[in-house]
Amino acid sequence: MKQDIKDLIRAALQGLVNQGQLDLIELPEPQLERTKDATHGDFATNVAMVLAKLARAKPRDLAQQLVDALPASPLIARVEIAGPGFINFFLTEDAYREVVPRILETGHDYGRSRIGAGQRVQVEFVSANPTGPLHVGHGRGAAYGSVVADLLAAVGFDVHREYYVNDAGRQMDILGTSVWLRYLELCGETLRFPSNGYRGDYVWEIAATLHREHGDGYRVDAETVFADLPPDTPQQGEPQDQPGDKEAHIDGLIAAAKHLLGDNRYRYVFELGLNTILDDIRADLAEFGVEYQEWYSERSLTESGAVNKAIGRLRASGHLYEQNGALWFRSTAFGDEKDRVVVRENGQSTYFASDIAYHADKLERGFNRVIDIWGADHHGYIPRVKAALQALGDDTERLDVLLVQFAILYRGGEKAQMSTRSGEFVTLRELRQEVGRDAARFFYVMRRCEQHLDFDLDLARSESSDNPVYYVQYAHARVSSVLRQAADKGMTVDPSPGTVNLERLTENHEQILLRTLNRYPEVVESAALKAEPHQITQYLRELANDFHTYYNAHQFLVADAVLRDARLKLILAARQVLRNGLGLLGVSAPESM
RNA sequence: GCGCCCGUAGCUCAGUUGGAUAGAGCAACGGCCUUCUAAGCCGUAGGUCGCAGGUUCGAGCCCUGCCGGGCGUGCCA
Repeated sequence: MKQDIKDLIRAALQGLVNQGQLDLIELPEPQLERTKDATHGDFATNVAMVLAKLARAKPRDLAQQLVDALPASPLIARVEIAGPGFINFFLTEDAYREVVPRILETGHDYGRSRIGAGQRVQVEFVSANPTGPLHVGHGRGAAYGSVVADLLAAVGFDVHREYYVNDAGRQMDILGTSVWLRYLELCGETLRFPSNGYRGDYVWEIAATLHREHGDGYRVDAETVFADLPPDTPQQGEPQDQPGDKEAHIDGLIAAAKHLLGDNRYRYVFELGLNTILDDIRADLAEFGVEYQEWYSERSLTESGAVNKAIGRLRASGHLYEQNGALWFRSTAFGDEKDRVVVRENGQSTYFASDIAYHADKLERGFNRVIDIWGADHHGYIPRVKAALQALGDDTERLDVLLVQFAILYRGGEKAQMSTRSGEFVTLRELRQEVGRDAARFFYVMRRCEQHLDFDLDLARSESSDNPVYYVQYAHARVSSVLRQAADKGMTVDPSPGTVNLERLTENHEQILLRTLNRYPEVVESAALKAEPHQITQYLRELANDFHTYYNAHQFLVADAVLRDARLKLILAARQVLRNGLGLLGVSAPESM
């Protein structure tokens, strides 16, 4: 509908150009917006004001010329010039009523479009290190990322959802070593668990699996393991006066594990930890309604030689240099704050090196657009990744990094804190168990992603209209309930298409509802292109409110069959849009509550 | 210190890329069930858009400088 009116404006502009009253080489895209105030009509454009200077005319005069040049349309009831030169469009009632048969005919597809057709987009999100279960911070990235991906798909993009698995690197070694140490404890060894080790219960569980399946097969004397290690930093309850280095300590433990177990056995423990946790993450996300097309292994980049290849390309183009035994990328040449190491003094390539190779690979795969969704704490990382891509001669315009701020949980007005290392954190799974998948998803995407999210657990769990999820779902269930009542009374809905009977929808509440239903495709498009799922939640609350208000003001199952049919068609359309919108969010639309 | 993000009603947040008189939801106060689900609806009250300049027909939105909060500033990932 919005597009139809834009076309009319374009035609009017073209008319003025043809008459020589306007000198334009190419027509501008007219800005058309929904009015905030009904006295300003339904849509308003400011083209006359924008073009006034160029046309050397007063805005209002130009507006009048445009209005005169406007082709006739059944959509438009009348047009007014207002204020400094706005052109206000008042739509006919038919224009609004027409949406009902359109919704009923297109059903699930109402709101979907093809504006992204032919374009491939990759969305990478969550990508949490498989060193422990997902926590509630990852949950927001999961909800946000999956909804953005689904929105893009809804407007026609070919979407590729991807999880980057950090299955290499030091953090994973720390996990493997943590598992092994817990296993040694289960074998009866007494040892001092390192400050930097992973302490969660899940580590014990993985260790127990190892112990159950292999008995003492991986056992080594604790004294041997801890012999000649650099001292750890003191932990609670230990004398604080002896300084230590927890990083050197854990690195020593990793080296000891590798040496004492040998390659094969070390690898086995490492893989057991990785796979157990990755399986858990996969299951967790699947239960949360998040599916991926691909789980991309970081290790595969090293094994395929992609990392070395990327480093080679950077070296060949003169962007690398050696210093202090390490290999550095001169990212400052591309606006980064400082240069970055790609190969460490010890010969190991850094996470950053993998990430250069990974992003180069993404662009090579030919996506028109690549979207990374990261936690906000990684924002400092953006300049160096873009710098590397620039250095490789890649088009950084194709890469968008969206940052998701933290979610802070509140329970009973108190903050519920989390920390992966201590093992005291709220997992995504726990959150789902507490508030349910629907509430969790809805709440996660309710706010703009760059806004800190205060997640009120009590509210998310409450079964009242204060809870926006229930409020919207209830509107959906309520329509279904009315239709059940109608069926019980033997009333049917006229299946004929078109706006038959709909001219009976004259009540103010009905006009408002029709207006809101009309707006839905624009909301989906905007939410998708701007990666702003909160526009959908916002819209659904409005639509639900329009419906509830209507429900309270008017009876649907009236004796007048024609009026009744019109009203049932209207609320049927409303239910369809509620269902479509909730579907985009991955939230269920219950038939009864 | 430097970089990025945020600052809008008592609270949580919108604000259609610079448009007309800044909007919701909670909380507060006052109403609405003999009715298709009161898990709902209506009304009242609530604002120096952090502060100060600037850009222009027009600024919550853009620019500059302050103030306040978050995050980052590893040869970790």
